[in-house]
Amino acid sequence: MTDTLKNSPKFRRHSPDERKKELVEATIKCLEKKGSDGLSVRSISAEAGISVGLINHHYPSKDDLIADAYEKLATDILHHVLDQVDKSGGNPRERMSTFFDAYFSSHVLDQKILRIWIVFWHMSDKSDKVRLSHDKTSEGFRQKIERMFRDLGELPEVPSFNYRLAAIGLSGMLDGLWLEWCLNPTSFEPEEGLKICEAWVDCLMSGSFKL
Amino acid sequence: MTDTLKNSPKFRRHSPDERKKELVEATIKCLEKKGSDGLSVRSISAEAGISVGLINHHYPSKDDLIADAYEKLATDILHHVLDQVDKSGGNPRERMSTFFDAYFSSHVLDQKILRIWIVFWHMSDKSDKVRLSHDKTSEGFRQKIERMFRDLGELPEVPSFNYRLAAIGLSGMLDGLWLEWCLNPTSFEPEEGLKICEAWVDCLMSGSFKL
DNA sequence: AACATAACTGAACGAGTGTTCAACTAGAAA
DNA sequence: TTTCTAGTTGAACACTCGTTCAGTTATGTT
Repeated sequence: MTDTLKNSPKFRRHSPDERKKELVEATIKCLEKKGSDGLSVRSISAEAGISVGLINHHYPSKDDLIADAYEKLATDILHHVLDQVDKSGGNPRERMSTFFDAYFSSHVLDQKILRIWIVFWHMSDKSDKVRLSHDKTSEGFRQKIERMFRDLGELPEVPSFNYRLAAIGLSGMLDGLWLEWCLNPTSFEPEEGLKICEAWVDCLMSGSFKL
Repeated sequence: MTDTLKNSPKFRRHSPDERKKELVEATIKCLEKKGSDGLSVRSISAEAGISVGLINHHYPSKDDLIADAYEKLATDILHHVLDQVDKSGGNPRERMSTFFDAYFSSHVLDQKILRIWIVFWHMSDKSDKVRLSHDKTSEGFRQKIERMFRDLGELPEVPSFNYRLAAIGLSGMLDGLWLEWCLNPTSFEPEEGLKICEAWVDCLMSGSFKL
């Protein structure tokens, strides 16, 4: 009896770093399930298998936890796409296609992610930490695209163009297509979005896109 | 004394249609001010100058009121842009530029509107009424763009192209640029976004955009 | 084995939420 | 003028929310 009690402790202690990581993961799980409606300290703690009070033990406020969750998810998705490009061989044009394939895959084109992003957009309106994190991530995204465009433009057969504007336009179009597809997946097929992007890049390379 | 009381009624009675209109306007005002955080029945009723209970007298639930507010705001903005195109003269290409000017004006490119839209996107995840309203509005927007592209493509000097895909691409880019600018207005100038769109249309007209 | 300490618990708190409904009353109809 | 109806009120209700904190306990150190 005494032994039984001794062998089944009521909880396990983790280091703050471990716990924070678990809490961030639980937060993302809750967001995936129900968006902002399911995002209470009670549902997060239930998901993580800990008590409500522990959240405020590791985070000054719930918002700080969400900010951490955003940071992780945003960089995860960004790196997932960019890694596929980095590890793919081929010439700059082929690498651009790899990039599109990664972006228009179900890993990014996912209504669950929009549900999460809506919460983050709302947060970035009132949390400096989240806004800073967003600015950093989206800037990194655009600079990667600009880098790919520059690689393209430096090919001997391709005339140079305004890489910055091209990157702004493409990242805008990708974001917009992603958003519209998530809001209404019947409005167009992912392959159609991909086709539009490919055509645009071809157009830029032909020199007829006067930026 | 009796007269004074008689001459200052405690409230004025309005027709349901009038009240609903006032409530919708109060809802939009609240959303502009603080986004979803300021959107309680109490703040809406205070803004409209009526009691809390009246909202549920005219609407089955708060969500139905918000759905009405979305319907109004979405169609208002859509028509504001399209009206400027409709009443503008000029050839199809010039009308497209008018369209861009209207879209990249401060009337649409406004962080207050994003704050409102975030609430609506969140709602369309759980309210069929809002989702239907969104689908209708965004479909109308895209069809208007498709119409403009068709007008362009039917010009004698312009080769025809896939109008549907072009409309999907352009509306995606417009939405994406709008979103990114609202999230971080320092990332690019509205004029730059406009320039990108203009260049794209020119590209389509030149026939080098292979859709 | 006893101690120290920091992770951890969960009841309690106060503020805020949407909705309900009995009572009130403005204003048209009789 | 009186009656009637339906627009209007606001207190009350039954939640959910994030945060607090006194008390508990697992675990490494002495």
